[in-house]
Amino acid sequence: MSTQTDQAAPESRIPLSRDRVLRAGVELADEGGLESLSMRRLAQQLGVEAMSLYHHVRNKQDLLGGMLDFVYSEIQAPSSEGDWRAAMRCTAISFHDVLLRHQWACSLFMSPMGPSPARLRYMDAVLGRLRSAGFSADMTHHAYHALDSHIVGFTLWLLPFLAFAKQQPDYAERFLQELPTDELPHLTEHVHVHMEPERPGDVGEFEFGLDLILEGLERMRDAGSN
Amino acid sequence: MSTQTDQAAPESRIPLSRDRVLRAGVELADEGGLESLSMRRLAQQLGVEAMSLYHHVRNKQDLLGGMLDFVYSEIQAPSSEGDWRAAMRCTAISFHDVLLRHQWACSLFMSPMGPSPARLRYMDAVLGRLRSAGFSADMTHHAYHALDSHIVGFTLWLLPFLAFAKQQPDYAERFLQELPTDELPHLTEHVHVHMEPERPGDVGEFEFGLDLILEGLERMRDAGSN
DNA sequence: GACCGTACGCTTACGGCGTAAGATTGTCAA
DNA sequence: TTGACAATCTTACGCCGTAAGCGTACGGTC
Repeated sequence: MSTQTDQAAPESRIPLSRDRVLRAGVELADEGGLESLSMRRLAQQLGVEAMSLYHHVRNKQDLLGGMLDFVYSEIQAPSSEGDWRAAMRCTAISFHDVLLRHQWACSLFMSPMGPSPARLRYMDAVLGRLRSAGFSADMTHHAYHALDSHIVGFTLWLLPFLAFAKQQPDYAERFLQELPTDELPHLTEHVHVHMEPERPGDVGEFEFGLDLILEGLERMRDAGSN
Repeated sequence: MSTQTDQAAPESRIPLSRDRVLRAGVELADEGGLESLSMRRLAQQLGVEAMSLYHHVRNKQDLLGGMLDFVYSEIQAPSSEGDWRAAMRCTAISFHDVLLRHQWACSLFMSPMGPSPARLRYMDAVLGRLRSAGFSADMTHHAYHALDSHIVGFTLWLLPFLAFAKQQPDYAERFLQELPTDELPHLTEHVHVHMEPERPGDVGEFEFGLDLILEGLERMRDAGSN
């Protein structure tokens, strides 16, 4: 009869699923940041009402946890062959890139959440690669924390400036003009260094600290203190 | 007459002020975290209605910015005398301690805010100390980022675990029991290392990475590459 | 075909949030 | 006493997360 048997809203035929909800959440947060991710808006994105999401996600915390897991799963695991430093460097840069792609993820690190499978897998892979490179259990433990701290810390530092620069390209110049140059001479110099055009072959700031740590670790390993 | 000239609600005689608002905000966030800091609750704490706060604070973002500035002002500036590594070590540890005292501050690093005077002063002091230790402008710039990344990154990593451990002391044991040991052997080992009692003379995880960076920097400076 | 449990989506409602707009009050100079 | 002005309070709006309960469509059993 007039009841639609076939043609009623064909796109809404795709049933909701946890995976679809998480993906839509990631997409929404990528575009507008975490503050634009509300249950209502996410539901709207999916052509659904807010409360329907709760059939696939325990609550908002669970949603965010799932999204963070998704992010971790995008990190490239360290290659088990070749130079350990090259492998770790690659993974660290991949992690950094992932965080730049999903900037909201950084603010989720702080809130305690249930264990995320992808995160545990990432950790085990990194720890394993360090062990196979000849580090003791103790040194591996320290090395892991040093590396992860740098990745997360550096990215966290970078993000606000990216946000500023995005909405106002001459942000640095403006900042310099307002800066009391005589009171804060070294900061003034620092900003100038930041404004220099990239020199060819210059490793970025991120890689600098990364290599510093990697070299230090290798030296400690070779010194054999253990 | 019967109107109270002197004795009416003596504690509410203290007028509100930006400083009092910020301090109360810090106190509230220290106790209950950022999520317990609402304008209404903060006002209640001060014996006042929410909207009154807006005479001393532009909006909530401004309040948080002021609180963060307060936090930065607690960091011990590097001593300009003696070994530069000792000075920077001291400042880094002080920064770390401050962040442990005001754990909510870490989640504010991400959101772009107007420049905070105390933060600029902190940066200038650190940069100046590095310059006076003989680093070039370029190296100083890199050194600063390496150090700050470690401080912030490491603390950010630590905080969720402190939160877990606080509300459940045997958290690590429980976690180990649920861990699929055969699938994640290195992570299992890692957790075991974490559970070892502190050995005497063992520098903590934070200091390990810190010293790694400081030594690496000194070596680069002495190599004179520049 | 009749029946029914289950899964999924919808509706309504509650208390809390940040804050815009305007009314009220306390303080002090003239 | 009066008037100004700033500090505070009141009210209201549109968001938020989510508890509770309702309607419906489907898959398996007789």
